[in-house]
Amino acid sequence: MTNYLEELNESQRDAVLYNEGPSLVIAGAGSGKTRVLTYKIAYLLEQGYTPWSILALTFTNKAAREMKERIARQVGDQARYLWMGTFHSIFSRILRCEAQVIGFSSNFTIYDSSDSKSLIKSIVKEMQLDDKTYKSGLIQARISNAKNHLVFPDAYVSNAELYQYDLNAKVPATRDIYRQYWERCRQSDAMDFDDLLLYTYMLFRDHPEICRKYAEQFRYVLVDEYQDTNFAQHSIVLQLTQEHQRVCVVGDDAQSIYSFRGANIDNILKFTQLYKGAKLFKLEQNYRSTQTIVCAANSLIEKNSEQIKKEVFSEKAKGEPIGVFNAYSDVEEGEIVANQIVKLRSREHYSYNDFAILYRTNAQSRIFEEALRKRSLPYKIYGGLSFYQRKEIKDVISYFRLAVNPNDEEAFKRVLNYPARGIGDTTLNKVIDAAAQHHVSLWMVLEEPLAYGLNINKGMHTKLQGFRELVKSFIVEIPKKNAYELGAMIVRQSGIMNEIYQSNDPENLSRQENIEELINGMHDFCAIREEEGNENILLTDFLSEVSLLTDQDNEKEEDAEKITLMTIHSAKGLEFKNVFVVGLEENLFPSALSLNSYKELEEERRLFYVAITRAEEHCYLSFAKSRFKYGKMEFSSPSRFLKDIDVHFLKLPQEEQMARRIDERASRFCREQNERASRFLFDESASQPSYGRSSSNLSGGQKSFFVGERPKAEIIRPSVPRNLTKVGLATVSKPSAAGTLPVNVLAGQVIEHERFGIGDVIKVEGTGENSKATVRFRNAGEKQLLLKFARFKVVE
DNA sequence: CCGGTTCGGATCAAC
DNA sequence: TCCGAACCGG
Repeated sequence: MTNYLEELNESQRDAVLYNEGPSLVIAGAGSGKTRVLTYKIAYLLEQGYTPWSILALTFTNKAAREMKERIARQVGDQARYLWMGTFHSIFSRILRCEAQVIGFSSNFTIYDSSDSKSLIKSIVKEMQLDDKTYKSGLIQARISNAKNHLVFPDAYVSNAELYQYDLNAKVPATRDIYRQYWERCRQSDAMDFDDLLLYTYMLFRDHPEICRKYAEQFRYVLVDEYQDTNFAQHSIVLQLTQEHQRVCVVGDDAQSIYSFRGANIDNILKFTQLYKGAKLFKLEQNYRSTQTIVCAANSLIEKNSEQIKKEVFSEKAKGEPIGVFNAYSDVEEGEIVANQIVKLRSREHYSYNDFAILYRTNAQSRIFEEALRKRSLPYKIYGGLSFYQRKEIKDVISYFRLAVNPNDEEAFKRVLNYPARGIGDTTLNKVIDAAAQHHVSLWMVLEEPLAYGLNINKGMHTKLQGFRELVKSFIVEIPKKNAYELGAMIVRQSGIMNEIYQSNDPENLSRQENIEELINGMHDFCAIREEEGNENILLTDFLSEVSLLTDQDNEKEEDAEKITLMTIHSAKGLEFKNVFVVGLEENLFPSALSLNSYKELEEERRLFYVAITRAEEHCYLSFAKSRFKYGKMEFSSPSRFLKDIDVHFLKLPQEEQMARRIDERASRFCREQNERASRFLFDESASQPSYGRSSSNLSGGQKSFFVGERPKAEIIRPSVPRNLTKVGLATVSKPSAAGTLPVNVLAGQVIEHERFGIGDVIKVEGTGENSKATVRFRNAGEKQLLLKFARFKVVE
């Protein structure tokens, strides 16, 4: 074991070295949680664990990727073989292997939430229910919540309590919709996000031999952000580890901010009861923030009732108090923040990268954009409409999906008449009816319209046949072409390319760019994998990867300095020297929707805690007295959370300060009264059915706030793995390493790789076509490169 | 069946 | 402000 243990403090070291049984690491904000996890994995590898016997689960792809890179720096290329990824991606991998056992094919589609929403919508329509009462978002939330609690359709139907709840909510048919939705997904060979968990659980539950197989393979299981696991995730971890008990979970109950998608804080609170003899480690030293920031955050989170006791402290400088800005309007709030950035930057020579503006909702970003643009300050926005949610991308991907799995109902509906080929709603509805009647997929009806009694005329038959042949012509190419080649072919032959390249109005232009970016991304996707020695990267492989990517997953390294704008949720796990938390107003933060239960309000407070603890040196809070909402000016009052922070750590505006001092005692009294009252009124969110923590995701699907043209600003979006080389749609050639001749490279040389950067060549094996180099990259760890594909140049 | 326009409704975070 | 469902004329 090496020197890196010396880089850890005592409690971190204890947590890394203890591997004899289950352990829970409570890691305060900025306390080196990732460091502990990476070192622990490195340590396990040194102790003789093989990489594929270690399972590490995270919440974002980004977290997994970063951790993998850090581990690779410690232990080299073997990091590549770790089972490290999000719950969803790891489980989808397992499910694709074992799909047959549970009645799916290994090419099953993953429905994103807009797919599920749309399916629910059509089911509601088919059942002739009123879609004003049965709102798709609401039903989706109910179903999702059930799945997160491992409630299968049968159990839902027979659960009196759930039925009563739905009855009270005037949606008694929810259980029928759930059942129907379940069947339709199966018919379509599709799983939604929640299914990836639910079916994994079911697989392990119903097939103990399979469960045992994985439990034995994963000799050690680690879970990051354990406070954000839901019951399903928690149960699967238990399935895998209850035999051998080699499990380590890491988290911070104070940073649990995802109960709206089923996260259950009890999982972490009760861990030590569930795993008898589990060791508890607490990481309490914050290495990120000034003492003032840490103390302010502590004083805030103290106001929450449920938490594991811990004392986070910092030994860094005391730092400046947290600045509070009081603006008259949302526009002025933007001005103030922008001015403060300019001021700070000139005073202390920060880079633009050192600034982040964090808000509760994406919609708030606009005002700040304008203020920053006015001063020519560079910025980047995370979030908004993700790349894969864009219409043109969803269209193209739907064709991909249909080729890989023609039973995919949502993909089918989406492209049956896009580009327009004269098959309208009337016909589609006939197909849907026939399919429902015979319990088959839409595609099966399309294959044998007569057998399923499809009542359409001759002309329509021909049109349907045309579509059928089109899709089939893609299907036959799947094994013959790689993902990139087939992707480019589909874009052209489906007619999408014609449609979009017809005119060059700005809207089409951006669509063209997006589609080209997708295709370029596919090119790189293939190239990278081929470089690493894999052959035949099929469309299937591409699809299974991209369906789980999100806005957070951009691989692109920023070269230019930019101010970061993002929601607090996306900021989790990040840190910045200077943080502005904006929009601290009642009904915005805390959100109006969180005010009906005590638990939700506490979650909002934890969210605020997360926001503040992102800051290393300076933290500012701001609010506006008026703000445009839905096109109307609305007045707002300062957030109650401002009063939760001990006034000693704040620098209030002058007049506020006076007022605050005077009535501090009075307000504390009021606050206590209010809290007592709200605890009483909303205790335990009594209206929820037994399994239900308040999930209240009434909206469900993603809404875009950023549609249309955005001036200049760079929107960070999920990478279709970024383009290294521009490959136009017109030039479809085999990416055989862009035709470069095998480069002669020798051990000891230094190379510069397009993606991995500078690295030392350690050894070269094989000859000609198959020669392979092992390279230790300075930033990307050790990699094996197949020279016939690798793109790099020799530096010295 | 198609494409354009109008109207009304939602209104949060995201794997 | 935004988006999508509903409506209507070709």
